[in-house]
Amino acid sequence: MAATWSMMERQTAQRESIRGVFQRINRPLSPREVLLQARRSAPQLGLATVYRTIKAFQQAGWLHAVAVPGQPPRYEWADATHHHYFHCDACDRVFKLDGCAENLEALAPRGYKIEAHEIMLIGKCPNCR
Amino acid sequence: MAATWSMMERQTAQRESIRGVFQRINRPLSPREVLLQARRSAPQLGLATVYRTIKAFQQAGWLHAVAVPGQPPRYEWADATHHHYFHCDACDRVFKLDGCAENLEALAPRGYKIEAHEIMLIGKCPNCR
DNA sequence: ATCTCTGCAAAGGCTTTGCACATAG
DNA sequence: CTATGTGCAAAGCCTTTGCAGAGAT
Repeated sequence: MAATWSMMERQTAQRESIRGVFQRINRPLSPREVLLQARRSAPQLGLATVYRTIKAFQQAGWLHAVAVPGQPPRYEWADATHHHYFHCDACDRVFKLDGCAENLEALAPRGYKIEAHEIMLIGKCPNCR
Repeated sequence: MAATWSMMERQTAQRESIRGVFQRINRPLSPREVLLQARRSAPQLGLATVYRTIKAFQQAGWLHAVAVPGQPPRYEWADATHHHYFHCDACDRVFKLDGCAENLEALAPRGYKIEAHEIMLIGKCPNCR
């Protein structure tokens, strides 16, 4: 009963490998990062398959897209908990944060119907500060 | 003494036109939207010039990039006030919001140095709800 | 055996860049 | 007059798609 399950009828080594990468590395990844990591267990994996698999996982509700201004989107495994992100402007990595800000509804004027929200903090991560 | 003023030594009709579009239409615009609007006062304006001008304005600190997941970035004139955005998932437009959430520092664990933050609300705008 | 999935390569969008001409200063 | 800015077209990413062969069931 997940969203659009239609395009995921078979279990393959490539999909397992890609799923494993997302579950092992717990932060938003670019398609290229996914390819490099997943090739360690599926050496001749192609980039097109990574894109197709990301899209399928996304439509199944298993992956979540994270936008970074001026860059291709990253994707992360959609666990149950709601959270936000930190973008390090030095090393360019995106980290997942715990917790969620409150009172965001107050930001929208009357007439706007809020269905979701995203927060991105920007700065220096512990490695780069 | 603005940021990288280096690439903006001359005033031209194209730049004036592009600047006018951003200042007149007070929400984040895609390069294509900018081209279409700016051509009303600079008819044979080219897309490459729009991109070059956006980049130059951005480096001068006059434009701010707004990311939308899975889409090319939009740009808006950077006025003095800090604010956030609302993305209508029906008509796909991005609107500027007034006000700013508090307590966002609490989201980042120790060790992360926060320099800025962005908030995007998602839902239906008054026209689409 | 069948129908989905994959890899490769070609095609598509968006953005950048090279170059000769236009033009602000 | 000179160096910057512009338009056009070509080139560069990133992403998607067509197709024939591989592989799951």
